[in-house]
Amino acid sequence: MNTLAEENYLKSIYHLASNAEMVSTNQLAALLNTKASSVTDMLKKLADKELINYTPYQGVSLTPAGERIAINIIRKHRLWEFFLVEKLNFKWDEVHEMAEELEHISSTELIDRLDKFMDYPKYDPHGDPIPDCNGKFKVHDLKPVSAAETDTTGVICGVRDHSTPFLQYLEKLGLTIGKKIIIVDIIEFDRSMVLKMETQTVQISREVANNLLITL
Amino acid sequence: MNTLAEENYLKSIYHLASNAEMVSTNQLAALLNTKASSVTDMLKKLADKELINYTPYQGVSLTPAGERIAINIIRKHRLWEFFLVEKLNFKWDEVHEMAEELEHISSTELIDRLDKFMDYPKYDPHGDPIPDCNGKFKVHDLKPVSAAETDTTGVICGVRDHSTPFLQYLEKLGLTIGKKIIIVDIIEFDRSMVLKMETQTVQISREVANNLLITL
DNA sequence: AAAAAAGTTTAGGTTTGTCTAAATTTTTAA
DNA sequence: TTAAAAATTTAGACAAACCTAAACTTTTTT
Repeated sequence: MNTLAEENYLKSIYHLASNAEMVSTNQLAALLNTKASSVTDMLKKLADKELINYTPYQGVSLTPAGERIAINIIRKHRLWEFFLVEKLNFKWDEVHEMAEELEHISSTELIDRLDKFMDYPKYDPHGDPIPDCNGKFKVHDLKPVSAAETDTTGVICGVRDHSTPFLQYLEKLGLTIGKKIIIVDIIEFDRSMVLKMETQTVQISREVANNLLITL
Repeated sequence: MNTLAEENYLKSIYHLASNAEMVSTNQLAALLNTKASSVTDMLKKLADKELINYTPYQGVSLTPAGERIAINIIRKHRLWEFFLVEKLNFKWDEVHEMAEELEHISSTELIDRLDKFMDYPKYDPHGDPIPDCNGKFKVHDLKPVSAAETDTTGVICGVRDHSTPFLQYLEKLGLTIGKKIIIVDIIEFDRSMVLKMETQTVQISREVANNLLITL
């Protein structure tokens, strides 16, 4: 088995790799709230275990074995988040910290039964896909609201920013997962956007529109 | 907050203290699968934090602060065990290891909501009492089957041995929590006991009778 | 009440994961 | 294309939690 620290590194590498192919030492240090030198130490250890491909000064990527572990941790994280929201009635902005701990509970049997208990959910409370017990999942084709034109209709299916303040703000506006919106206006001046929903109309900044994801 | 190791020491001291007032270094070393010298190190640390009363060579006891922490860990352990059995359909002999990990999840809010979700259970799957959110619980007055006389009627309410083989054996005999039994015979020769249940009659050794707890 | 045995602590090390400071490599810019 | 800046690695330390071996207390036995 792997240590808690190792699991967190693998998970972080996986997340960072979704943007750029290669992940740098400093990126990891920033995400993990640690120093570059500590990251280097751990990268050597993970490379020894053949969980990452590491060339000094050139960055890292996950090996298939490393990716399997990373996806499994993400599966656990998202299933626990789903549990916390759907069964224990937490709000979507309250669950991240708890899931960061719960994702390291080791039993595979436990997580598979939890999955079944909740009837195999496909997406977590933030719209992120939940890998199945074989690590398979499909990312649905999302784009930021900011990329849509006037009169476009879409359904909110995810967020780019997972921070508590952002999630609370969206909650307050009623912009939650599954809501249908129509872009009724884009303000030239600051490119803020006016969205029409079932029962109300709200205006959001470019910044918010960039971090709110919809399917068309 | 306390480390995982500290929590496990406090929990172990609590459990051992239920038999003898004072807990010895060697008892702890045995229960925690570690060496006496390691125990001594940790005892100094816990004494510094004022979680235990420690006099070198004389053993330890918990301070009120230490007991509070220990009871909270036990509360979490037993609530998670209840969850695993009642919601995820694990058997009573399968849940200990998982609960050993889950008991260290830190959120109080999480455990209180889990408690509510399960409707505030009073006893875990092995019949042990679950402390409430204030750390209060009542031990019901149990005695081993071996202490009962012929023709006594009782209800199985707990076990003294929590090991997997013992629990599996009881399960196989149908001797599970809540079952009503009548002691119909005690064999002179080896003091084994014949128990009559709803639909069957079983015979158990003195050893088993010693570890099976009933209320009268 | 000594001597032996059992239990406990101290001294000195190890591993994991972190750190700071210095050295090295790569990238950027003049 | 070389000098400066940025990124990364190495060297040497540290805290937590464990270890072995040796020393010290307490208890038991004779």
